[in-house]
Amino acid sequence: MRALWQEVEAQLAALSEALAVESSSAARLTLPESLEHGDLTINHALVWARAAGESPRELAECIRARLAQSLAGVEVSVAGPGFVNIRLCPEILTRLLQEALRSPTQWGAGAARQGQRVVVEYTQPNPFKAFHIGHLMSNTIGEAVSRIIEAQGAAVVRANYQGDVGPHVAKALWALLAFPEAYSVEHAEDLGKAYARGVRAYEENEGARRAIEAINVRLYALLEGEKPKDAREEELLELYRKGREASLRHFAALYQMLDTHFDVFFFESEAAPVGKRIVEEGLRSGVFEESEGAVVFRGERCNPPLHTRVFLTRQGTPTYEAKELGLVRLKQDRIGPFDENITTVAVEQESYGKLIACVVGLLWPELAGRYQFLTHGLLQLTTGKMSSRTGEVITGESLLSDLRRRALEKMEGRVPPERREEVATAVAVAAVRFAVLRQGRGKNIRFDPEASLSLTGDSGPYLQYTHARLVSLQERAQREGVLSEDEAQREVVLSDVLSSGGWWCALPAEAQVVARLAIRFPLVVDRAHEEMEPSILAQYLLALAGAVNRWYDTEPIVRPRQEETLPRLAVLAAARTSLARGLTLLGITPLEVM
RNA sequence: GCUCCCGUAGUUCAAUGGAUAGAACGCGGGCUUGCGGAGCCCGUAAUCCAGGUUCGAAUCCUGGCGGGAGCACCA
Repeated sequence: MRALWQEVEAQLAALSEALAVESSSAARLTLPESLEHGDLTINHALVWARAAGESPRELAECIRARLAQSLAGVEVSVAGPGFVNIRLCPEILTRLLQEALRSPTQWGAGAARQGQRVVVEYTQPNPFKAFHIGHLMSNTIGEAVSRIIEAQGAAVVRANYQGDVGPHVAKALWALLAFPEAYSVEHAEDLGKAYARGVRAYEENEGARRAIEAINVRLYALLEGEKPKDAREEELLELYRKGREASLRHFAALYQMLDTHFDVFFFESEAAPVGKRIVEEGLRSGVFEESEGAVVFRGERCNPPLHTRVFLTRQGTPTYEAKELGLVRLKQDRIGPFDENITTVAVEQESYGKLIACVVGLLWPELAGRYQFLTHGLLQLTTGKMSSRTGEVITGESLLSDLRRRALEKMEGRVPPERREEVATAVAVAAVRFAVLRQGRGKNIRFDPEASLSLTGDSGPYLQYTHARLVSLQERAQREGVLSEDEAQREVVLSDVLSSGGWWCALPAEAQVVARLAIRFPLVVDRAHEEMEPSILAQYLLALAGAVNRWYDTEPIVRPRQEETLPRLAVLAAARTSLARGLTLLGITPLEVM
């Protein structure tokens, strides 16, 4: 499909030269939403008409004639005000379906990033705070983006950066010290509560505020290797270590559930001293300057101008900004040279990200333009913004366990008992991930806890269910002896059937739609990558699944006669491959039973 | 106050300047001798307002109105 796409583009480029019209980004080769408009569509005649001094229809006819002559296996027609539509003929559809059947694990893989090394940083939960649904969202987007980039041939280094030092930690530690009987430092849940209590005390109580600030400053010093001054400081350090461990254990369990993993972990505690040094050096070289006792970066030096931000506080502690610079160096040291860095952040940190990217470009010219921040929308509850500061959070864990419970209820009698837990987890994760990925990346998500628990409609579980149905059909065909049990042989048989000719016309219209959508997959993968937009893939999968289910409910797919069944199974296998690969790229497990 | 983002069926979301604005949830009606009803079919219902650019605007521009975010020692 990519080859055809490139061929059409080359023809259009040649044509634009022949007609002496400027190439314009408005003139586009696209996948039409409705298959009535063909498999590929071209709007160039409409865009070029004015410059070429011809009517759109005439120009379209000219494009049609050229493409019809140079492309094999397609029908080209002019439609509407001047669109040129390309419709694939059975022989070319056959070839494309065979491609999907022959290398299902490579189906859709591209080469846009061949040989590149890309760092993707995402999730970023903070020890001593809850892993809330915002982290679930970051993980979902980061994991999908990582997989989409990998599918273009890059080696992706997954990075996670966690805030294990700073005022939030001091607040939690203060509460743990002040109310030792109320919280267990071994339990992640208690740590989140201790943090919320510390926040309240910090705001309401002058003494607590000073105590928390003191803890913060001392903790930085202790973590940089200073010896504890007394027994109280030893206790502080001990509590810190235990709490940090407990949080990280808790996060690791969640990652396993989410089918996500990280190649490198970075911590603010290690980035802080490095960042502080970088800022101090930068102060001498004139990148930073002093202002009101703090060390700041003047945002007006960036293009476009940005807000000035503090990098070192009056007390000399590094802010998040300084730590981020330390992180850049740690990445270079530990990961080695990379072609690009993509850090996912919520939109509320967009201007922060721009400032960091600007400073990084000044400090490390070789990274200019290659250290990027990818923003995603904010997760908002119907009642307003969610905040772990006030304790108003839905934790990732509680949401997933609620979803798991619902999934288990629906599985009665279908899934072997020993697989239910595993399947329920995959369904719960799919529900969350798809809810995030189906909409545009930059847009805020209105999170309705009640609705989010639903497993029906345009959802991850719906796609998994569709996939499971297809697998089940294939198994049935095997049980009835229509299809071989052996995977390799199966692929050869199905592929051969397509070569026999005449199979296409015997298919019902519903199956033809499925086939046409299935072979689009590689182009959809490309576009999702170019725009860093997983939702393009998500929307495509919904359309494909809809077509599959419509076919499924229209006529029997597995039939008594082998010569009727095999072509149907070939289309089905291609659809299943597209669905499975697409789900995998989104970080969702394609299930065989559910 | 300044900067940025967003206003599409009752609700949550799609739509690459292009063809009849597409789904899902909800609501109403239907689908048994069929491969998994977490499904399918039919119906219901929308581009915030006013100008402008364009052969063509939900999309671009200007001005309103409404919502959200950011703007110095938090992360």
